[in-house]
Formats: sequence, C-alpha cells, structure tokens
Amino acid sequence: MSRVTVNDVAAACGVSRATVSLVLRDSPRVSARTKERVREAMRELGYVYDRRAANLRAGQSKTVALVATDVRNPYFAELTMAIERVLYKHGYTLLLGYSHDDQERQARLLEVMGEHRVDGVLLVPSYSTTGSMLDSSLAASGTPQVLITRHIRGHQADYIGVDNVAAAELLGEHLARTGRRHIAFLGGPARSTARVERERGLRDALQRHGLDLDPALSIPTSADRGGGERAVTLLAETGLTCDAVVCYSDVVAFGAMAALRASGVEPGRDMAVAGFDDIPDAAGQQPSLTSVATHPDRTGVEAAEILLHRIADPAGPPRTILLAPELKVRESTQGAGPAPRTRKASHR
Amino acid sequence: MSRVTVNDVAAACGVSRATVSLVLRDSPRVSARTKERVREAMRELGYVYDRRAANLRAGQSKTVALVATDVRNPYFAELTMAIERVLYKHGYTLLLGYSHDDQERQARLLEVMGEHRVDGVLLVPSYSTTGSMLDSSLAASGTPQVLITRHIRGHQADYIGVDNVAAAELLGEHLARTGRRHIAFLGGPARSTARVERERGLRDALQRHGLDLDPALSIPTSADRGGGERAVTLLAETGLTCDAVVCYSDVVAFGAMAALRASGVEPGRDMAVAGFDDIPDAAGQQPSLTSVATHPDRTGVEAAEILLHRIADPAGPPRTILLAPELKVRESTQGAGPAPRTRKASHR
DNA sequence: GGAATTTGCTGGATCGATACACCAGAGCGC
DNA sequence: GCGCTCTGGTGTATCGATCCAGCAAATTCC
Repeated sequence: MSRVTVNDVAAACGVSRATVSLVLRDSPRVSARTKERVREAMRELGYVYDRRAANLRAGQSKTVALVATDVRNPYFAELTMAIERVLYKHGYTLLLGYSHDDQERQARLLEVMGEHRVDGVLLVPSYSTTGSMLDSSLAASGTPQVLITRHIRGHQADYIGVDNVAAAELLGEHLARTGRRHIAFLGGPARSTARVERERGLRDALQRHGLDLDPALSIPTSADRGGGERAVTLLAETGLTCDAVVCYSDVVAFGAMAALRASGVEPGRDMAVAGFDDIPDAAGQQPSLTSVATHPDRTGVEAAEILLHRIADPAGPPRTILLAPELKVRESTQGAGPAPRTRKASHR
Repeated sequence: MSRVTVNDVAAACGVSRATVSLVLRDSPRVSARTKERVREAMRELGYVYDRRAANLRAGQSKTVALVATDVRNPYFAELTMAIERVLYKHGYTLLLGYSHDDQERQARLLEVMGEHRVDGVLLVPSYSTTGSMLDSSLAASGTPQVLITRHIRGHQADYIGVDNVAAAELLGEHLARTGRRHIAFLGGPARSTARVERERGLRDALQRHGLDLDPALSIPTSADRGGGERAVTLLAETGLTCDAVVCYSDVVAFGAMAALRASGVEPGRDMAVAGFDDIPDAAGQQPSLTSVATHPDRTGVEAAEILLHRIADPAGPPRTILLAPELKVRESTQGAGPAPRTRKASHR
C-alpha cells in the first residue's frame, strides 16, 4: 500500500503541503530550487500521486467513458483504438463498458460511469435506445456526451457517424451501372438505424436507374458472420432470383460469401457481393470484397476530439458530423476472372 | 453539475449524513422505515452517488485496469469482451489503455492506472518487457497484477495463457503425420515469447518424426496480415522449397494465404497452411484454415477471476495457468478438393 | 526613501463520502 | 428496580489532494 502523501513529502523537505501540491502541477509560482528539492523528496519516499483525491477536490476527473456494444466487430475495434489514442494524447483515461446491445446493461453502465464522475461519455447506443432513456441516466447529471454511429431522433447531443444513405447510394449506383438488376439487402438488425438508412440509400439509388428493391429481398438478421449465412438461407427460401447482394457489413458479407459458395454459387462470378466498412480483411478475401469505407478511425478521432472540446466548453448547440463514405470496388462485384462481365454473361 | 450530496439528502429528511451513508450501503442497522424515507429523498433531489469520495475514504476503488497492446487482433477483442463481462458481473469498472507494444507508453499507462488507484491490473505485456520494469511502476505500489498471454521470466506475478509449446506440437504432429516434410514457420515478432515457444514446440514435434525445422525457414515479421504477406515474400527469396507453412497466428495466415495465391501457389492444394488462435474467421476462409484454438474467452474469464481473488486475498504464491490448446483440422492442410493427397502428389 | 508590486510560500477550509466511538431509549431478566 | 443487552442512530475525524486568502521578503517605481 502506498502510504506516502503530500504531507509526508512536505514534512521531508520542510515546506507546506500546499507547496508540494503546486509542484505537482508545475506551477510557476514555485522557485526552481524548491521544485527540485520537492521532486527529489518524492522520488526518495516513493510518492505516488492520488488522482482520486485530486479529482474530488478539483471537480473533474480527466476521465472519459466509452460505452459501446461489442468490440469483436473490426469496425468497433478500430474505433476504440482511435478513441484511446486521442484520449491518451490529451492525458485522459478511458473507462470502458460493453452493453452487448442490451438496454438494461447500457443503463447500468451509464449510471456507474456517472457515479465515477467521468468528464464525458462516448456512446455507441444499443438498439432501440430512446432519448428519454439517456436523459434520465446521464443528461440528468449534465455530463457531456457524444453519440457515435447510431443516431437517436429527438435527442440533443453531439453525433458523429458515416453518412449511411450516401454510402448505400454509392453501392447502388455501382451495381446498377455494372448491369445488376435484381439486388438484395442482407443482414443487420431491423432496429438498427444504420440498416434503415442504408436500405433507403440503396433503394433511392436503384430507383434513379429504374430499378426496384423488392421488400422481400431485404432480409434483416444479426450483424455478424452467422447473420450473413442465415440471410443467404432465407434468401434462397424466398425463391426469388437476384444477381447481387448488398450486405449490412463486411463481416456479414463474409458469412454470405461462405454460404453462397457452400450452395454452389461462386461469389463474384455468379453473384455480385458487397459490404460496408471496408475492414482490413475485405481486400484479402477470395474474391476480394467490394465495400464502402465507413472510416472508423476518423470517426473515433473526431468523436474524441469533439467530446474533449465539449468538456472544455459545454456551451453551444449540438453538432452533427456525417463523414463521407468511400467506395472501394473489388473483385466481388466484377467477377474473379480476367474477363468478368463476359464470363458472367456466359453463365446466365 | 450534480450538486446534491449526502448532506442535502440528510437535511431533507431529518437524519444525519452518517445514516444516509448507511442507507447507501443497505446496512441492517437502519430501520426499513428510515431507509424508505431516505431513498425517497434521494430520488426527489436527484442524488447521484460519488464514488470518488467513497473510494478515497474506503481505500479501494472497485476498478481494474486492462493494459493491452492492441484490440484489432480478434484474439484480443475476444479476450477484452470476456474480461469486461466478468468485471461487470462483480461490480467492477474497467480502465483501459493500449500500449501498442511500446515500452514507454506501457510504463506511462501503468503509472496513470496506479495514480487512479485501481484495485488490480490485467496486463498483456508489450514485447521485451522485463520484470524490473513492472516492479518499478506497479509492484512498487503493491497493486495486484495478472499477466496474460505473455510470460515474463523472473517476475513474480500470476500468469495465464495458452500452452504455446503444446499448441505448436499439435500442429507439428498433424503436419508430419499427413506427410509434410519441409515446414516453415512464418510471422510474429522475434521478441515475442509466444513465438519462441511455438517455434520450440514445432521443432520438438518435427524432430520426433525425424524432421528438422530449418532455421532459415523460421521467418519472423509482424503479427498482422501484412506480416504474413511479407513472410511469404521472404520465404520465396530464400530459394528453399517447403510443403507447409505454420503461421504465428490466424491473421498472419490470412496474409500468407493471400500472398501465396498471388504468386500462383494455391493454399491447401499446393501448400499446407496453418495458424494459431482459431478466430471465428478461420473456419470461413477459402480454403478453411487449420488452426490451434488458444481460447481467448476462457483466458479472459480466468484472468479476471484470478485477479479478483487476488484483490480479495493478496496472500499466497503466484499462480501460473496454462490452458490446453485444441487442434482444429480444416481444408488448408488437407487439400481443398475431394482427393487432396492425390491431387497434391500429382502436382509435385 | 517610501509606497506599490511581485515573488514564493503557507494555513486552513474544503471536496463528498466512510469509519468509529458513542449514546438514548426500548426490552428483558431476576 | 437496577443493570444489561440490543436497536437505531448521531457527531466527528478522516481519506489526500486543491483552492483561496494572506503574508513576509524581495524588487520595482517615481
């Protein structure tokens, strides 16, 4: 147990504890000589700063909470890394909790984070989170918060995420232009705002080309690999044909590609496949996966910076930042072979 | 700002703040009637418990630090989720920091975590961490710690990880038994204890079959996808031939498979490929990847539980737990086609 | 040369909870 | 009736830092 306090240090070198406190924060009001003496004593005694005490008195904590849903999705892993990087750079420490997309758990986490008196909260809201839920747990205590990736209607808070509608439009345009006619939208939870927005963007883009997104071909499942596999099964059960599947995420697309292949349909050749996020593995798939980059890294960096600004200056209206998505065309929508279009045509 | 304190609550319902404090912890020394009254007042006033103050006085923090290297590797993502789950269940909050395998950053993180007076530390040591480094930053303050995945020689602390030697032996046995003769070991940082141990296990197993692991075929790189790609390039530059590559991790194996394919060597058919970890994507690859499961989930759960025990009772000698690995044989070491051995033979 | 300012440091109050010793009154035994 | 225990609660010190008003000595100003 570290029992050495400012008092001990002060006594050891014959100054007051107020002076020691000033040295701790490198105040210019203490002479260089005294500072050196105090620091020497701290080293000697093995003094360890106690932030709890400091924070209690100072009324801040240099601490930020991240409440996310899951980190096994590479998108969130990247996001988390980016956030941590920025916070570290500014001397903040990260408190972390995963809601697993569970309301109750999210509420409890926010409550505990509030009790720890974090200076701010970064929240990837679990599905179906409403504004009033957040108000009751957090805004009540006035803690600044930034919402990430998932928008909450009617809730006053900073928000940052990719422009899902635009992202889906990019994919829709690309598929329509390369001659796809019957397009399905696979995976992702129906409750997810991202899913709703992506479906809308896809539909809009297709309509501009005189194409329709058959509601029966919009098949929500979970947002993981298994969700992609199940969606393909459900797709087959509809009995409808299609020549392209847009997946809710790259991870879903991986599952879909595996399931397609298992049922004798070769992704890229017999069926165009695309995803969202452009996670690192997308380019390495076989065939490489066409995807829309959603920039988790930039999202994380900006989210953290916005929060820190908000902490420093809580005033001002909430901001909404939509990042521009970026289409990455790869083999999965072009055919794997040297002459994709021809090859594909020959297979019809 | 939440300005309501125990004092306000006490005043509001005519009891002392000591009583309110007792109610907060649901002490049996307060009558049911009074408890109800106090709780009612807390609700009324919008009281929010302040853990900083409580922790300061109580001398504990219900807080644990996780200092890891990176979370983009699925192994660590899974590990993190498991740890968080256990801590949440026991009412602990997680403080998180990533060292990026950087000594200085790790040291600073441990220092800050100590200043926050976490009750314990879970550490995935960055490469080349020595016992004395940890002693100076953490053990000095006597904080319990559990090392995960990476062992540090001569350091007294609890440790948990998979048995890397045994894991590599499983792969070595498998490859030798299925007729591979020239085996390479690709990827992973040379400094990594896991790499050293896996190489040793592999070599041992091969020797039992009269085979040798050519030192020139042990090619360390980084532990990511790019590391796998580079290792394959370096492998080609040796001019040596081989019929199987064991990769430091599944992620490395993904990179290796992509690079092999790019150079005209079909993984699984022309070259056996295997990895470590058995991350979810391994089974979904094309061809599916043979791997040794290293159980990040169980590692995380046990690590957290050991730490909590250690916090509750710091006495007792440090424990070392080695989890048993589990071989998952898939297409990448069996040939992708219906008659792998024959096919392979026909290609030599 | 005396007032005004600056420099460098100090003492005491304070943040918001918990720990601990203590106490009034009720119940109980004999 | 008197001491004893038990119940339910109080008052004060305390955790380890920061904040703030103040103050002696050194320096500057005119």
